[in-house]
Amino acid sequence: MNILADKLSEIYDLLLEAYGPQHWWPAESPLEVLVGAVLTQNTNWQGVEKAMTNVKNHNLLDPHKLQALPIVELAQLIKPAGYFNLKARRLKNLIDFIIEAYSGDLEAMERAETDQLREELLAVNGVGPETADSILLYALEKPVFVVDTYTYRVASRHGLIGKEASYDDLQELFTLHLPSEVRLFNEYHALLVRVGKLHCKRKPRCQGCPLEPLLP
DNA sequence: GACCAGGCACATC
DNA sequence: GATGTGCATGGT
Repeated sequence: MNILADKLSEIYDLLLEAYGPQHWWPAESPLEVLVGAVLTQNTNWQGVEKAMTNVKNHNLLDPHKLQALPIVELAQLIKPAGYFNLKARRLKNLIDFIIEAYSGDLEAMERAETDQLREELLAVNGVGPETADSILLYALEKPVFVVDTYTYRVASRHGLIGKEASYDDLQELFTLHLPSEVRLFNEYHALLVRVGKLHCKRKPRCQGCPLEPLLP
């Protein structure tokens, strides 16, 4: 038997029962997920949606159109997502990469070997572990567990990891003790974000949390 | 007006 | 290697 596997499974079941399927990622295409993954860095989703709407309304959700667009103009379009100058540059870096390495063909990226692709993504300036893993899981449907601040808070609150745990430590916790299924990883991360937003903040509000019965 | 939000790179010690 | 800081809008 495996204590951690049981615990993770129990957490998942409680969250799914409480909240139901989250239907992530809220996007219509892999490219939209990819763009959204950069836009959502340390930012609430509402701003990302506004920024995304601007990009779509200008009919720019296309790798080659985005690449041709001057960075200052891209920055203006994505303003509602915050850090717009920074994110415009990061988006440009990412778009340049997918065009140079995969001819802007996301289906070609899907066929790439996961570990190598992850390394390539991480080599893009502006793409860190969470952004890379979000792209791999939610855009390209690779079985990669996405870690974020909420994952950290929930896992830490429930004694699954120590305060000093790294991104890789946390990712390993889930990947080693859960079946490697895209569907499961997708839903689990989304549920962790949901419960994190509602309860597991810096000052946790554990009353009424679906995971309250499991608290140490 | 303070605090927060689905990070990341870079400077400095 | 650890720790601190800039990036910025918009909602609560």
